[in-house]
Amino acid sequence: MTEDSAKERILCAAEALFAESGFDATPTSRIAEQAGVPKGLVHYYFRHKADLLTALVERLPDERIEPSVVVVPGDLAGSLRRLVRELDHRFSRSLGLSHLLWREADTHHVVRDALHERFQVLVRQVRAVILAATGGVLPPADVEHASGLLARAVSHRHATARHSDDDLPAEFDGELTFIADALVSKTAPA
Amino acid sequence: MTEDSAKERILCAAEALFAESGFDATPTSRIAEQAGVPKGLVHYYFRHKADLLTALVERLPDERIEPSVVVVPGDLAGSLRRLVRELDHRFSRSLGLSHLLWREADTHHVVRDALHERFQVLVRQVRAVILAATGGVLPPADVEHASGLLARAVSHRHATARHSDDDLPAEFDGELTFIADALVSKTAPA
Amino acid sequence: MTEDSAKERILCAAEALFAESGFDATPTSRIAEQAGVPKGLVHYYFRHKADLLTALVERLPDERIEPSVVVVPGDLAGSLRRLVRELDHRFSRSLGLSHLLWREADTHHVVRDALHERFQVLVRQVRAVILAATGGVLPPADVEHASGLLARAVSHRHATARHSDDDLPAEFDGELTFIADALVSKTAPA
Amino acid sequence: MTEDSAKERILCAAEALFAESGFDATPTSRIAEQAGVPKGLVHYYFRHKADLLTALVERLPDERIEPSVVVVPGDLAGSLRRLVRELDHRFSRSLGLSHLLWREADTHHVVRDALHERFQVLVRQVRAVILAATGGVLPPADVEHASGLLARAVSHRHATARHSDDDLPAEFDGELTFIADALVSKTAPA
DNA sequence: AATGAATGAGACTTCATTCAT
DNA sequence: AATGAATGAAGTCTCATTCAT
Repeated sequence: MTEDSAKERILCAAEALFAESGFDATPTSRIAEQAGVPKGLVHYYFRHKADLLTALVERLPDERIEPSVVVVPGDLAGSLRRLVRELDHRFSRSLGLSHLLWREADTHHVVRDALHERFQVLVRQVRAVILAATGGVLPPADVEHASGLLARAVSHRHATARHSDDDLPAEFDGELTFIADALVSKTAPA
Repeated sequence: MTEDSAKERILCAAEALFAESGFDATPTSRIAEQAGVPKGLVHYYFRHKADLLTALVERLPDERIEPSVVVVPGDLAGSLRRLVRELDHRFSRSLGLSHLLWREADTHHVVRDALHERFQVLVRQVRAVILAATGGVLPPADVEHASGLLARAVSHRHATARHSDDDLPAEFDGELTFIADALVSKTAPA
Repeated sequence: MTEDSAKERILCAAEALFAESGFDATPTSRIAEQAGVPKGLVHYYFRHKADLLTALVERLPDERIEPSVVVVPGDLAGSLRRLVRELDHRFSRSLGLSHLLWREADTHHVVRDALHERFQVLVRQVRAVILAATGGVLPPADVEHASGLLARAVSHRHATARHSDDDLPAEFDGELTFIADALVSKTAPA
Repeated sequence: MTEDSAKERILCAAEALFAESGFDATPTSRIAEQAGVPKGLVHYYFRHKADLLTALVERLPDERIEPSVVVVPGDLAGSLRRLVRELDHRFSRSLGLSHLLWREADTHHVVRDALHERFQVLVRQVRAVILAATGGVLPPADVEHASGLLARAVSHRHATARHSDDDLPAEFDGELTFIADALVSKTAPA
């Protein structure tokens, strides 16, 4: 990890600093300093400062999670809980970047697009887990709404919280269970 | 609106520009220009640029809504829908400010605090409406979770969307209904 | 002393602040604040900031000391010592102003002139004391040189030291005695 | 002098302008202008304006003079006269700086310290010359006092006068001789 | 006579970017 | 390929001074 290429180190430094102080408030010189590279090198690799942002966004880690990893058929709440935990885990590795997405979405359309797409991926992921955990017995509209709700909740949490790797807060876990129960109750009445 | 005091015009200009380009990317000179006042006046009223942010936050409109205005006892989904619509309405008047809150929360603790408090108010408001619409027959924990979920969803929507005053998008309306139904189903089984 | 006129309070504040931070580094607004008067009043009495300096210089306390007050005929060293002590005493009441003179002499000719005249007064005073203490028996040239030397020493001390009212430092007292002795030895040989 | 490095030219310009108008009253822009460099370069080399002062102080020429250069054993007055002349000579090359020291000593402790140390060096130098010119036959206390007096006189003169390289003014020469004579008379009586 | 809101020039400083090497 | 000196535009903020009241 210490032997990363200079370019890689620059990107890491940029990610950390942008997340900490924001894009505008971070001088390229400080990026160079933190990356341990000469100042000129930053602009050698990324002529314009905004190019750093673009590169960072393109480097976004894939947050796609194979449903089978977290799903236990018949246990919807548990499956969703494991999904969220896994997402949290991946997320925590790029916590900085996520903050960044929220901050700069308004002014850099590259970022805006990435943020939007990320949310879509999140929704699809939740849906996939719901389907895999419940079979196909639920009304599609309900699956849709539940997915949207949970995705929003997760996204909101990530945007707000600076939570580290600690476990799910009870409050959030309750909300998650609420959704799972609601869905399950739709299938039971029969 | 043209006859506002200079100070007021400065705040409005700041709000609009901060929302459009972000705090850091907005020079005080552009604020002065847009407000139609000399550059010095901005710093006469707000010595530091950050004081503009503070003033803006303190000026945040009160988003407290009297439950009785939107509640129809027995119609939970409708009551929540009316609440959200009312919130959207008030929100749209300070849409710029809301974007601002999300953007600058990481770096300005005044903003961070305001954002957090705002969310708490939102949760309480949703809860109050749920209680008023359903009587006291629901399990408190479920009320709590439902309130949290809906508040998150609303907040997320406001943070993300640049929605104008148009009606609730079907998707969101579906999520809202999903929550209402889930709650109501908890009361029925008895 | 609390019931001074506003104009007087402004001058006192200016003197203190100029001495502490220098002329350029002292905003007129801080002078007003320290004087407890509205900002406009400072410029009402002194249209230009430099006018404060002029007024301050014109207000310089008279440092002329009646020789008879300190002289004991036949005791030159003692007479000079008492003179210096008296000068120190008066000086300490306007310590700020004196610093000011040294600082701003280069750029404000009013100040330069005042400083120069002050030194001349000092020389004459020392000479008067020497003459009164020794009768007229000393060679005029020696009186001249001794006066010049002691005046320089006193002036240098005032310019350098932030001494409060404490007694003469031994070092300086030695120098003073050295001069007195030297003079007296010129008279004795006869 | 035209081929000096940019950094050197900046320092020279700063020295000249600070001496002429004072530190506070000299804009960095004027320094750049006089040095013939772009405004940015001044802050490239000296991030803060005060750093110029520090650099200037550190660049102070060494004023230590080898006693043997000016001393003629047995000729105290002549030796001192040559010492002062030599000091004047070295001084005139940094006359501006000396003014500066006096002016800014109150507000910049770097300067204050430099000024103080300079005076100590001066005292030691005078003492060394006295000792070398008279052998060791004088009472140490008298040597001390004479050194202090002459150092003060020299220092005062440098602080006050804008003298160029012209010869010692008669007045000052008289004072110097007065001291020398006084000292010598202490050795003779035996 | 007195006030304090208002002004605008200009100070210091930062920084993305260029360029010669 | 890599560097870091150099640039100048632009930003924030201060302040003496004016002026209407």
